[in-house]
Amino acid sequence: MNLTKQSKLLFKPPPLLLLRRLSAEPNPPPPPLHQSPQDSESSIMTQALDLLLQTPQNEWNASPQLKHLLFSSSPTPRLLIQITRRFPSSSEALTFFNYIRSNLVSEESIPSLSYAFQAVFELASREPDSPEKLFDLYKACKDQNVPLSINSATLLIRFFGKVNMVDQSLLVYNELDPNIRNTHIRNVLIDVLLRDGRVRDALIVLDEMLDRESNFPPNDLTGDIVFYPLMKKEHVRSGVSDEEIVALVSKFGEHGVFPNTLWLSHLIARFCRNRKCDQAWDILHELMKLGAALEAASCNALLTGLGKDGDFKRMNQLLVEMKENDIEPDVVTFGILINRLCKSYKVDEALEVFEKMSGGKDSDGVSVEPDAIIYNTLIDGFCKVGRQEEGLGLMERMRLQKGCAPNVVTYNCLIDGFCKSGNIERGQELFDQMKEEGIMPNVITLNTLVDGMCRHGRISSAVEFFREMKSKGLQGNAVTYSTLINAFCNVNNIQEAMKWFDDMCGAGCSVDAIVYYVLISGLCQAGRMNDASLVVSNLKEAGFCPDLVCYNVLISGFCKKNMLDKAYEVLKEMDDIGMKPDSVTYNTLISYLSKSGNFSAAGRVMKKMIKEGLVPNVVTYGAIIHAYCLNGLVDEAMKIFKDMSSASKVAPNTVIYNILIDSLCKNNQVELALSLMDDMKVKGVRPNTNTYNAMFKGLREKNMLEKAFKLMDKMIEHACHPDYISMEILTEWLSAVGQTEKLKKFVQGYAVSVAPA
DNA sequence: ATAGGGTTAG
Repeated sequence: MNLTKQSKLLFKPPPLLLLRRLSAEPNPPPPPLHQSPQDSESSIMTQALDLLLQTPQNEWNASPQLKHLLFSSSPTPRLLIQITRRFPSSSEALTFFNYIRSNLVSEESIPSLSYAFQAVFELASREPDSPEKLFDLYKACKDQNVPLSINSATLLIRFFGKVNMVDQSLLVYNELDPNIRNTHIRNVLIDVLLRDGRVRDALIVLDEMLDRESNFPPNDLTGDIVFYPLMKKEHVRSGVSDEEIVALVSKFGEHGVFPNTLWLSHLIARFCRNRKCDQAWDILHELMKLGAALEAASCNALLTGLGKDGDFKRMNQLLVEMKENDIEPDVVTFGILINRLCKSYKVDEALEVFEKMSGGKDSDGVSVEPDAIIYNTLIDGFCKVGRQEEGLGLMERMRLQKGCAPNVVTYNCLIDGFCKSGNIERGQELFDQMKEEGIMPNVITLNTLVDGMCRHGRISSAVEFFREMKSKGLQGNAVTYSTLINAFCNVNNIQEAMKWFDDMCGAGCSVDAIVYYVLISGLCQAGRMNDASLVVSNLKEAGFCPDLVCYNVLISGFCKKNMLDKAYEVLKEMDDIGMKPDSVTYNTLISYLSKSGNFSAAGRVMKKMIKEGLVPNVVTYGAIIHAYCLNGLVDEAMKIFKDMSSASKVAPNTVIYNILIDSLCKNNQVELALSLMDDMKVKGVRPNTNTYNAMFKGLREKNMLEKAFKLMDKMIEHACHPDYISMEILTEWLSAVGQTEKLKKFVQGYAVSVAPA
C-alpha cells in the first residue's frame, strides 16, 4: 500500500468553517521541550505505522518490535492520535484502539486513549453511514469508560447537529464531564441548537456562560453564533422578546463581547421601526458605557429613529456623545440631520449644517463631502418652503462639485417647488432642461407636473401632458390616476373621475387602496351614495379594506343625505370587524344629530364617546354650537361656548368664534359680536378673512361705517387678505354710501379709518 | 433624497 498517497487522502483539509471552529481547541500538545525533538517522534510514528500495516492485526500482540516501539516509554497522546488517524478506515483504527487499550492499563494513559478514540471518530465521520456508526462508536467509547476528548465531543455534537440528530448532540453534551464543557464546546452546541430552531435550549446553555462568575465566559465566536440568528424573522417570532435581546447584548457586553456594527445597526433600526426608540437608545448607551467600539452606522440608525419621532433634543445629545466618544460622523449622519431639519422647515439651519460639514475650518475638524443625496434633500427642503430660487442655486453648486451632478431627483424636487407655487411654466422649462441634459424624466416627474397643473385649474393641460408622455412610453401609475380622479372630483365632474378610474383598471396598472378612497370620497362629496357604496364593494373585491377614514367619509356622506339608517349600518360593520370609531366618527354623528334638532340624541352620543375614552374637543363643541345657532338658539350656543372654555377646558379657536360672530351678527347682536372679537384678541385667537366677512355683513346691516373702517385697517395690519366675499360686501356697501375711495385705498393696502390729510 | 388621498364645527 502506498502510504504517502493514503495519508494525503486522509489529510484532506476540512472545510474552512469547520477548521475555524475545530481549531479553537488545540489538539494534543506537542512534546515537551526537554524530550526528544519532533523528528524522533515522527520517526517512531513512521516505523510503527509500517509495522502495523504490514503485520496482520491478530499478530500485533505477538510482535515484540511493535510493543517496543509503542509501549517501551509511555506513548504521548499526540503520537497515538497521529498513528490512529493514518489507518485507512475507522474499523481498522478501532482495532488498533483496542490493541493499545489492552496494552495501556494505567490511569495516566487515559488521555492518550481519549485522543486515539478521537481519531476513530474522525475517520468514521468521513465514511458512509457515518451517523449510525458514530453513535455506535460513541456508545462503545462510553462502555469502555474512555472519556471523550474535547474535540471528540465537539465533533460528535456538530456532526449530529448537521444530520438533524440534535437530541444526540444534547446527549453527548449532557453526558460530558461538566469540567470540560468549555466555551468552545458550548459555542458548538449553541450553534447546533439555534440552527435547529431550539432557541430556548440554546439560551439555557448560554445563560450559564453569561453568568458573572462564569468559568466559561462567552467569546467573540459566541457573539457571532448567538446574535445573527436572533436577527432573523423566524427567530424573532420564536419567542425571544426585544427585552431579552437587550438583556443578552448587555450581558455579553459585561464580558467584553460586543455585536458588530452591522448587526447593531439592524437591531437599532428594528427597534426604532417598532416604536421602541427608548430601548434602542438604552442599548446603544449601555454599549457605550461598557466601552464598545461604536461606529457611525449604529448611531445613524438611532438618529433616524429619533428624527422620525421629532426628538431633536436626544438627537443633539447623541451627536455630542458621538463627539465625546470619537465616533466620526459620516455622510449619512449629516444626511439624517439635514433631512430632519428640512422636514421641520428649518432650512436655514439645514444649510448651516451643510456648510459646516465640508468646511472643516472650525475646531470640529470634521470634513465630509456632501453627496447628491444631501444636495437633493436640501433642495427639496428649500422648495418645500417656497424658496425655489435658492434651490436652483444649490443645483448650480452641485454642478461644480466632482461626481455630484444633478439627477432626476434634483429636477423632480425643483419642478415640484415651482409647480406648487403656481409657476407651472417654470416647471415645464425645467422639464425641458433636464431632457436636454440627458436626464430621463420618470413617473414621479410626470406625476409632479400633472399634480401641479391640476392644482392650478389646468386639468385639461394635465390630461394632455399625461397622454403625450404615455405616447412616448412613460406609463402612469396609481398616483397619476388618483391625482386626476381627485382633480375631477374637486370640480364635481364625477363622470370624468369614473372614466379615469375605469381607464386605470384597463391600463393594467397596479391599483392601491388610495385610488379607491379618493373616488369614494368624491362620490360622497357629490352625494352619490349608491355609487360610493358600489366602489366600496369594488374595493373589497380587490382585496382591500376600508380604513377608519374611509368609514368616516361614508358615515358623513350618509348623514348629509339624511340616511341615518345607512350611517348606522356602516357603524355596525365597523363594530363587526372590531374597528373602533374615533372622535371624527363621533363628531360627525353629533353634528348631524344636533343639526337636525335632536340635541338629546347628540348628548347620548357624546356620553358614549366619553365612555369609550375619547375626549370631546373643539370640533365637538363647534358642531353643537353651530347647531344651536342654526336652530335659532344663539343664547344656548353662547352658554355652551362659555361652558366649553370654563368647565371643559377646551380652548376656542377661530372657527368657533366665526360661527358665533356670524350668528350674532345675523341675530342683530352686532355689539356682542364685536365684543367677541375683543375676546379673541385677549385669548390670542387670530381672526381670519371669514371673521371679518361675518363682521362686515353685520356692520353693513347696522350701517356702522366707522367700525367697518377700523376693521379694514386691522385686516391690513394683520396681513389678512380680503377674498371675493369681502370685496362683494364692501364694494356694494361702500359704493352705496359713496366711499369708493376708501375701498380703493384698502385694496392698495393703505389705512382707511383716518381721514386723508 | 423626489410624486397622489379621503373624515368632523366655519
